[in-house]
Amino acid sequence: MTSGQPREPLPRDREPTLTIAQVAERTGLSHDTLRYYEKAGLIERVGRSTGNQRRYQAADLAWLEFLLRLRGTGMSIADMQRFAALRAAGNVTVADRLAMLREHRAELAERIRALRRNASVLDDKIDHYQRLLLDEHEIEHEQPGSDETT
Amino acid sequence: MTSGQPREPLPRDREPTLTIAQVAERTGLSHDTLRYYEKAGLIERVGRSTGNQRRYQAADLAWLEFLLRLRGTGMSIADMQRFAALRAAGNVTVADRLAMLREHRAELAERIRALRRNASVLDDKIDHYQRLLLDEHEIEHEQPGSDETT
DNA sequence: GTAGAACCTGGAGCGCGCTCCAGGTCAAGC
DNA sequence: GCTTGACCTGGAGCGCGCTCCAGGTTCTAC
Repeated sequence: MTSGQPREPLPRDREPTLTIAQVAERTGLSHDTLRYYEKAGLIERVGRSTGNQRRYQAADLAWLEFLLRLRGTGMSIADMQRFAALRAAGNVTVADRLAMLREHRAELAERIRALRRNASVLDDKIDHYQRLLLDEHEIEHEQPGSDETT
Repeated sequence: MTSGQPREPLPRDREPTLTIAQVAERTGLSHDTLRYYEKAGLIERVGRSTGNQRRYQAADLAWLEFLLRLRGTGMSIADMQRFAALRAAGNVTVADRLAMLREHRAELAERIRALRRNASVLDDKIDHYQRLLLDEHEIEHEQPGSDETT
């Protein structure tokens, strides 16, 4: 124990593990969120130390990171639960998982399109305000106020 | 009153108005949400009939539709409140409003970029599952199960 | 052995953006 | 006058995704 990193006894056939604090730091999730995700079934029950403290393995971290990608595409907890349950059920659910991801991907594409449409309205409004400001400066306050609609 | 549309007496210098039901239908918002937006100050107090019922004008509808664009870009109610308050304060706030929209636009661009990054991880996973399924079919069930990581 | 930090559990609480409800008013048709 | 339905108000409630809390255990350093 010379480095600052607390480690398990490491019985040599077991890979090194991470504490909840380390996983929190690596993923950006809070301790509470990590425990919540486990309770919610998003991640399978994580291994424990002899004293019942969580010890995450590399696979747990990888899965968490994928969950974060799903969350980052706007997938709901409920859908992630469904996906996690399929995953836990083994390889026979690969087709189902593929279908879920494809559907989600399509929705995401649509959401991105909608965002871009709305963004362009935003751009128009920005242009409009810019022109208003320019005109205001050109005319150098003649008639302050009272032409408000936008 | 020959058509099914209930109208105000229409004193001729007043434009035609819309009931809350008509606005709900046009905007896709519920009656409750319309009232909530008004209570929250997102829209200024809408005109009323003699019987205290809301009568929306074209300008109200236009503003609502712009709000919906803002909402559609992920702007929070709190920010929309700020924006609406600036608007209500008149033309002197145009520069502030421009600044708000620009900042929001920048955040939106970043959010869209993040979505696309996450989407590409999703695409990779989809490819991965597709390949898994293909291999499975090629090999025609030899060793069902037990190579699960993804 | 002991202090203090890190961790555990179950459950309550919160901020957001609505949504619903109770109890009432108003307008139109019969 | 009566019924029906659209509308009104204030306020409670809800689903989501966490976040916080109390009370207890465990781990690490000294």
